[in-house]
Amino acid sequence: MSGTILVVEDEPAIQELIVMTLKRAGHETLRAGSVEEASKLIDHALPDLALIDWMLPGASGVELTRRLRGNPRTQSMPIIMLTARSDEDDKLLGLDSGADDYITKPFSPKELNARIKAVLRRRAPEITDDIVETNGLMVDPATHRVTGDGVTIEMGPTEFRLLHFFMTHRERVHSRTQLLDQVWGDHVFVEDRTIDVHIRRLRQALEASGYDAYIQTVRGAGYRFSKP
Amino acid sequence: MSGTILVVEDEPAIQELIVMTLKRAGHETLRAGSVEEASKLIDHALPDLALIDWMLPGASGVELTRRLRGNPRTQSMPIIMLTARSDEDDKLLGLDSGADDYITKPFSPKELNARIKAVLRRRAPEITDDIVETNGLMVDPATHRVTGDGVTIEMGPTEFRLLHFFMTHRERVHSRTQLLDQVWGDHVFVEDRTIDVHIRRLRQALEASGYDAYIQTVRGAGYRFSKP
DNA sequence: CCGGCTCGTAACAAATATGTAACAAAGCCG
DNA sequence: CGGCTTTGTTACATATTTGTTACGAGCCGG
Repeated sequence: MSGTILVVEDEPAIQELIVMTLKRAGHETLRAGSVEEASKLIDHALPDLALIDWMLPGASGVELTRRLRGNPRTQSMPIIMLTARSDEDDKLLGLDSGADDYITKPFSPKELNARIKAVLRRRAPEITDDIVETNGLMVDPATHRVTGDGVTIEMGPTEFRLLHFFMTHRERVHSRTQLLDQVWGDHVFVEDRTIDVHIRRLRQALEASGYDAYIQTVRGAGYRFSKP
Repeated sequence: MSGTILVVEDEPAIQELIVMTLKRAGHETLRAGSVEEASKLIDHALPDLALIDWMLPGASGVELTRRLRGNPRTQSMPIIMLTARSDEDDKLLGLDSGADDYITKPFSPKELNARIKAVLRRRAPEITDDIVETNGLMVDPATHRVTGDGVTIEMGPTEFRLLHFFMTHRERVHSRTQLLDQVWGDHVFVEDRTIDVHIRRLRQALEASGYDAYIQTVRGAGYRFSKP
């Protein structure tokens, strides 16, 4: 669970502290010390979330929030407001201005991370978890279960994802590279041959129920899921 | 307000439209193009509601409805009938066959959602929560008491809430993060691993009555409550 | 029939995830 | 104010998964 986070904070010490906290939690960071700087950064990169200090030199954080909300490109970017004041009015103003959440300084790294996690989670795209079925072979993402003619089939997480992908993309041949992108993720670096091993493990798991022949090798091209 | 809805519709375009509408409303879906397919799906999963087209290849929708009503497992499942005909006779027949409601095509997504909501709401009381029971394991929110085959089981408040959540959301896998949100609350900041400890404590409490195996670990995904 | 590839498999070591126990802080109650 | 329970955290033990590699079998064009 990582993402790029824009930190808009004019106080260097606090900015540093925040950035450190975020990095430790596995996030990438973009720093800005003012509204202008932030705007410029956003022209070239689109963060997954913005952490904006309430008090900023020049235009205030509220102003920046309004701007972000006004721009179609950044309209739906989650925003968390940082405020030193704790009176209710400010909080409400921050929320009204379009922020998704606010944190009152001083705050602990733990709290910061939790809020970020919560906000990102709220925006997380709904994963489709419809049950997929083919000839008695059933994959249910909601219960994380695979059954062959009603009998539970055990397999590791990777094999599960692999099978799910195959079953939602049947008949087509998928190259090893494609499978890596789709099942492992764009960013991960693993050998192509690793796929073969997982294919083997998946086949082995399906073997007991007799569904192993559904995963076919297409020499020189990749693998395909389809009725034998 | 979510639930799994079985869509039985042979016309692909209409099926797709319906599924889209349902998804947008936050429901999970199961698709079937015929009575046979629907029957097979129901053998392995129990939807919260069924949307059945009147005209289907092979056995008709009315026939499917009768079957569902005849099976104890699906006896009380709400059913909404989709019909292209608008004459009164058909409507009455549909209702007589055991459907809870009927919708005449063409229908708007809004209407579909409204009807579904209405039907589900009618059934809601049983979900809302009074005493929850599974195979002799009983959780009573009113008295805050858990019994296994009649014998009281002692546990801490957190374990109680955890168990209650599990029992009202069986079968599904819940990630540690989801559990934190649902059982602890959005705003609480605790480590993910804390869940494991409470799971352990809950299992330990249930152990004496032999219900500990109901809480299953799904490696890489989270925990699930279901019959062993 | 001979290389040259591609794929299937098994074995292995490292990385991860989960189970458990112990501990200290925070609550709770009489 | 003590005792007692509940909680969250951590460290360590186990268990499982994952990625790599090495080797051999099968396929194919020449």
